[in-house]
Amino acid sequence: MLSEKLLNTAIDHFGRFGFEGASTRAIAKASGTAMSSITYHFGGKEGLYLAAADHIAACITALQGERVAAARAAGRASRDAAIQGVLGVLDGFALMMLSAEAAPWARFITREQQYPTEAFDRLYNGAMRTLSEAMIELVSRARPDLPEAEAKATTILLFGQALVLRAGRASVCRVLAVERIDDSIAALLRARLRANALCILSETPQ
Amino acid sequence: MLSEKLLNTAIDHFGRFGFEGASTRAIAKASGTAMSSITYHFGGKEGLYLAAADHIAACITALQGERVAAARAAGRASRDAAIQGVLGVLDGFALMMLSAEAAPWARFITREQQYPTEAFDRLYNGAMRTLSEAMIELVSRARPDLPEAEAKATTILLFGQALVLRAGRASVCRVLAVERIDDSIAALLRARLRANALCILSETPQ
DNA sequence: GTCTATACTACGATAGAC
DNA sequence: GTCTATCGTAGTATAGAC
Repeated sequence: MLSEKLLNTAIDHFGRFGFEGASTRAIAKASGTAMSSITYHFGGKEGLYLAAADHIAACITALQGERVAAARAAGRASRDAAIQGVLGVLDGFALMMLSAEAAPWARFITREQQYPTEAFDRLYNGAMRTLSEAMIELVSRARPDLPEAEAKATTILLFGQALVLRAGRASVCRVLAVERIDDSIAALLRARLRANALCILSETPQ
Repeated sequence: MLSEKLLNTAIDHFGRFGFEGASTRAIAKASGTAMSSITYHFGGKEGLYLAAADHIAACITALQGERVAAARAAGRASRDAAIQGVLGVLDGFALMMLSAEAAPWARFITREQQYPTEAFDRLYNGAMRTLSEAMIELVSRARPDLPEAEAKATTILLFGQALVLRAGRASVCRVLAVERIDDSIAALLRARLRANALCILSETPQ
């Protein structure tokens, strides 16, 4: 599929160089086609950019959607189920942050987080919204003592622990004194994240 | 100071548009000078980029250095002092992530985290290294039950909770349903971060 | 030190062949 | 649907005036 190839190359280039820095010529060449194919398929550079955002949202939903929906439903049973649900969703998110497949998506999204454009709306509504809403519900059930705003803040901070694994990747590698995060280091980080989250969620109000 | 003005404009433009996307013409114009001043002062676009990284590192050190050194020294006294030290350093870091002043630095650094260049070495050695080393020492004292690798992982995850406040800013605003993070929301987030960190650090091994 | 002028390359968009 | 050719614009670098 030519347009699929163009989309994946576009995500990579936009993530690397930003919207202005990326070149449609280079994207087309790396996809093995001519620049005017982009005009034909997507209407231009901006159309390609927005289509790339939609594609990322679809990929994330395909990867996380089922797990999140299941955890959300199961979490309604009990506080303990909610805690397990948070741990499961968070671990799925951490796995995505650790995977090489998701690296280009993360670079694209990270840029949009700084200066959101229409592409961020598509990312948020297409993928992030269900993820965050499920997490907020689960956290609220796990910590019924927290007011809504505090539960939302806790959700954000929990995601932050997973986010750093991608958004701060170079620093993570420096701190751990490794070239790349292999399976054993990933397991260690995930276990720590799980322990931290469990500790935060199971804290009982005094 | 003309070269100072150029540096600050450069940090902003490189952070917004990336190295390739930023234009030396635009940077010069926004600084009220001609493009060839960049050649004169910094040798070219790349020299300006590296100088911008050095400038950011110096600014961060000026902002955090004293507090971090004090916390590190005080933390050697007792486990409790170490815990308080971590909370203090983390709060200082969170404040930086929340401040508008540091936003351009964060955008610049976030880009470097994804594809580190020589500029990342300068950022890490110039500012991040002392910060992370101090935190690892403090966390190790606060949680003497943790092996070194686990203490490092915990440090990373603790920083992640503060990092998300900048690196995931657009999502944070969406989740909290606000346009911008005002003082009261910032206070809430910092308090939650403090509570989470305290809970993680004061956990006693079973 | 800071400017203008210029050389050269690469950009996105578009028209038109096939 | 995919290509080549071309247009106007904007990029960096550099030389030389002041």
